[in-house]
Formats: sequence, C-alpha cells, structure tokens
Amino acid sequence: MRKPREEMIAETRAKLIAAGRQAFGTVGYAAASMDDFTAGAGLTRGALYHHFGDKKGLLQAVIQQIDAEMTLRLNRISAAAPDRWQGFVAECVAYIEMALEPEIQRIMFRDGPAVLGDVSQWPTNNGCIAALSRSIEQLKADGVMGDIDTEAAARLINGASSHAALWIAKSDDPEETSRRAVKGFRTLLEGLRVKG
Amino acid sequence: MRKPREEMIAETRAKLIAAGRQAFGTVGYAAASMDDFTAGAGLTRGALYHHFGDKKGLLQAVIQQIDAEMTLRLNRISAAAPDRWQGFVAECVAYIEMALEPEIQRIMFRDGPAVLGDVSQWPTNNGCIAALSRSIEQLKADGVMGDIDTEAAARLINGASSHAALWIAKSDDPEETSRRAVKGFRTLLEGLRVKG
DNA sequence: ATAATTACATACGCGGCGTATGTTGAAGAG
DNA sequence: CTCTTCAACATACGCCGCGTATGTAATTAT
Repeated sequence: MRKPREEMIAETRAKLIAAGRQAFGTVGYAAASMDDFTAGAGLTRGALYHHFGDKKGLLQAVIQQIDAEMTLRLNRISAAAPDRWQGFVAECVAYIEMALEPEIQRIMFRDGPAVLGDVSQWPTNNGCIAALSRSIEQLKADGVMGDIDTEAAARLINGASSHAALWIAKSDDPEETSRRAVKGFRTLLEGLRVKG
Repeated sequence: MRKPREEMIAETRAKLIAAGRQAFGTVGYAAASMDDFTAGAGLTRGALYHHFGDKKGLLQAVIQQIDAEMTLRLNRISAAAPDRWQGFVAECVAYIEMALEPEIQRIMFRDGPAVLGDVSQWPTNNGCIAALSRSIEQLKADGVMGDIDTEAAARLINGASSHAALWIAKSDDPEETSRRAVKGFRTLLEGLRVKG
C-alpha cells in the first residue's frame, strides 16, 4: 500500500463532514455539540479544528457538499426536459421541492445564511444560482424570455423559491400548500415569458 | 401620580426591548450577551427572564416591534400612491429598501428565522405579508392583476424581495446592484399585470 | 537515523445560559 | 394603620460548549 495515509485523511474529513451534516441537519447548527457528533464519528474536536479551523469551517464544508449535490440534480433535471423553457420551469419547481427536504432547508436556507452570511455570495457554493443563471441566459438568447438582468432574475427566483419552500414546510397541509405555491410560481414565471 | 407602577414596568420592558434590539441588530443574536446588553440598560438578566421567559422570548418581542413599524411604513407608502398598481409596486420596492437596513436585515431576515423558524408564519407578526396580501387582493378585484393565489403571490414576492435585499447588501457596489435588482423586480411584477 | 512536520487526542480556562434563591416595595385585607 | 402577599426585579450557582494550548504518535524529509 503506497498511500494509505492520504486515504485515511480524506476518510477522516469525510467522516467529520458526514457527522456534522447529520447533526446540523437534525438538531441545527447552534444546538449541535462538537464533542457529541465528533465522538459519534469516533473522533474528537481536535480533528475538527485541525481540518476545518472551527465550527463554521465545518459548516462551510458541509454546505459546499450539499450545494454540489443540488447543482448536479438541477442540471440533470433541466437536461432531461423536452425544451429549454420547460426545463427552466422544472428546474425551479425542483428547487422548491429540494428546499422542502428538512436537511437542505435547515442547513442551506436557515443556519447557513445566519452563520455565514449570504451563502450564495461566496465563490465556492453558488452552484444553484449559477445553474439558474445559465438557464436564464439561454432562454434570453433563444428569445423565449424577455429582457431582464440575468443575475437579478436568478436571485429573485431563488428567493421566491426558498421562501415558498419555507411556507410549504411550515404549513398545516404541506401537500395543498405545495400545489398552491407551485401554481403561483408557474404564473410568476409565465409573466417573464415572451408572448407569442 | 396614580399609577407609576405600571409605567415603570412598561418602561423596563421597553428598555429591555430597546437594548436587545440594539444588540441583536449590530452584533447579532448569537453573539449578543444578555449580561452585557441588560447591564447597558441598567438592568440584569433577572428582569429579562422575568418579562420574556428567555432570550428567544425577547427576540420575539423585538421582532414584533420591528414588524409593526415596517407594516406602518408599508401602509403609508401604498396609501400615498396615485393608483393601486403603483402603490403596490412602491410597496414592494420599499420592502426591498427596508430590507437593506442592517438592523432589519439582521433581525428579521437572518437571526429571526434561524432562531424562531419562519417568522412570517406566526400570528403576531405577519404584518408585512398581510399588507402585501391586501394590496394583491385589491388589485385582483380591480382586474389589474391576473388570477393568482393571493397568499402564494405575497409569499413569493416577499421571498424575492428579501433575497434581493441580501444580494444588494452583500454586493461590492450596492448602489448599482440596487438599481439592477429593482429593475428586475419591476419586470417580474409587470409580468403579473393584466395587459391592456 | 535523526529531525521535522503532520494528524490527531487531551487538558484547561472562560464565557454564556438557565435556574434557584433572595430582596424590596407596592397593593389588598382586616 | 398593620400585616400579609405577591409582583418585579437582583444575586448566586452550576453546567455546558467553545476555543486554544499542549501533548503524542506516526509519517515524511534529509
């Protein structure tokens, strides 16, 4: 075995990220004790501080991982659609649905921004914004979407989506609320489409 | 002086809310030490626990106060507009601008949701959502806005606004970004307007 | 082979939160 | 008017969690 060392290190990092992700996603960032969830991974806080600097550093790594997964899912969805507009709409709806998952909601839309500031602002994890922006750019090039600032549109849609998800998740009847939200969302997007 | 007692109590409550608001709005909820900011108000943590139960209780009171102020401002703005549609747009733009104020941004859009969950969900402080909903309801009745679920529209617009504010506040050039955001936002709203 | 660095674990102190326990002064009963 | 009671705070205590400083074993470099 030439380099089991690096593998062990990567494994340790992965274990810490997984443990943190689990804890952050369930009890939340503030209530997650580093002693507890590192012990759960068979490690100590020493390892965490060594690899990630501090608790926020680990959160950052967790967010980066989740963002990558979300971006991948979004890209697959838009690629599978019959045309660009439908792909775009499907992408937005999927974004809402992802935001319904408790782990994503808690880490990406709640604790993340609260602890690290606006997460989508950093260079490392703007994957979802970037994915939305690319779709919008293409739609504008195709003449399907009217004249609107690309990044502004991406941000606004992103905000509307995440808030819609919060609304749905907190409602008494998530199923019904989800239908209302998605319907309203489609109407909103339709308003951006060039009429033909 | 008939009842200086109740006045003293109300004053104490107001002092605590003011001190908490100041601390939460500047250093943030998590970093705000109850010992510190209560001492700054000439009180102790004992008074805080007596009146508000715990730290979250105080945050709740602070949020309620700010929400009332924001609602008042929104209502005045929409009332001063020449027609309902312009009033609605002005209301939305004002909402973005309010969300730019550091105190509002920090307390209402960051720490509030992170600590208490979706703030707009509670009965006590959905003032801004309610204000938006009323405007939308009237526009629909006037035939100016198309068929869209009122609450869904209010939520989506609310989400887009607050996210836009975050984007602006964090950008390198807030002035320029603000122009882009507001312009994009107007375009988005225009898509909801019935064409005539 | 020894030195130096990496990858963790252990130990310590500090600050903050929540609670349990005073203490004071005002309102109500007789 | 006095005594009781209770509200409105202040004080005191213990626990937990974070960050850092330090220790240690294993790997790499020379």
